[in-house]
Amino acid sequence: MQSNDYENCFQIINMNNELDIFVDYLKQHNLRCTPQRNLILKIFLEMEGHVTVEDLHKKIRPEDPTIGIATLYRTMKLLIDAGLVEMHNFNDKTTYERLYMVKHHDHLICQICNKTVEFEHPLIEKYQQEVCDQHEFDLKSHRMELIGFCNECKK
Amino acid sequence: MQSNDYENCFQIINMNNELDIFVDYLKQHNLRCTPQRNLILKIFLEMEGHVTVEDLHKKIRPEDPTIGIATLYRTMKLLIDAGLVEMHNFNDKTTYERLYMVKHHDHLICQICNKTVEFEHPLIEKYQQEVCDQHEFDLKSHRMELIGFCNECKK
DNA sequence: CTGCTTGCAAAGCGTTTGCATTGAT
DNA sequence: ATCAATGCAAACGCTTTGCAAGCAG
Repeated sequence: MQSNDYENCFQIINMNNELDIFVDYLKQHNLRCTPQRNLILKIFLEMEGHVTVEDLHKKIRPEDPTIGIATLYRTMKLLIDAGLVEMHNFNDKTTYERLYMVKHHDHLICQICNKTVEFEHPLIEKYQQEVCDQHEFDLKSHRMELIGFCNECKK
Repeated sequence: MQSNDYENCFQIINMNNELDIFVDYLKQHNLRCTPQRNLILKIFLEMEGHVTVEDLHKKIRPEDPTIGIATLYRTMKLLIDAGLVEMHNFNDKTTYERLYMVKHHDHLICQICNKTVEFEHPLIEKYQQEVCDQHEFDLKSHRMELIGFCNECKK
């Protein structure tokens, strides 16, 4: 089965989790594996949904109060480059979202309370590809946000 | 015919173009119709696609060098509230796009040259509505961006 | 050792705000 | 004569950068 081959491949080169991928990415680019970088990834993975640098900073402070904001920004950029994290600009603040081994999804966003619901719809994806083909675009990723009032706020 | 009624309605209350709508919006909200506001709208309508405040400022300077950035931001906000303009946050800079009497569309964005192509796909819109119904969301608007390499850059 | 990484502080940047003045109604 | 709107400059908040000191390899 194809999915088995895929899993085996990951096991052989020991790339079956985010930390391994990150360490590998760092090696490939002659970057250093530091305790700060590892801690940031560890804490980030413990958080869910859309994480701001501020959130991350608060959550990391107890474990290492010396980590500076700049390091957070720099490390999040590395995680994006490593393909592990996706950046969003829904509102004023940038948020980061876990990407690896997580199904791709889109977002429903409530205009009033900012609640976000994640969803996916295979047919929408199919038509997206169709549009790209028409325009000779190589589709790399997409972002879809449906904006409105959630069932609480529309009352 | 319904579309005729619609057009007549616009003609009667003199709301058949953006300036009329803006003037009306201002009146309804006890705001003042100033030469700056009119000029900003006029220049904005002469521009195409996604306009930044910086673009607007450059284009306006020859006609009125005294207009300040703050007034541009303040006026663009009014135009959004009046339903004439839509704001985007694709990249770092905010862009503004004409909304009124323009068909809704989504965007193909080239990751390399930042070129954007506009498109629309009725079936995608249909499935969006379906997703919202499932989640009991009142859909007000949406934003879809397909990100990849355009036919030039993928070479 | 080498030179990447860090934390700090300062700078950068787009955007917003306070305020005295101007101007539309 | 009002009171909103303007232009300016300063403030703002998030993000980036320069730098000397610190560390991974």
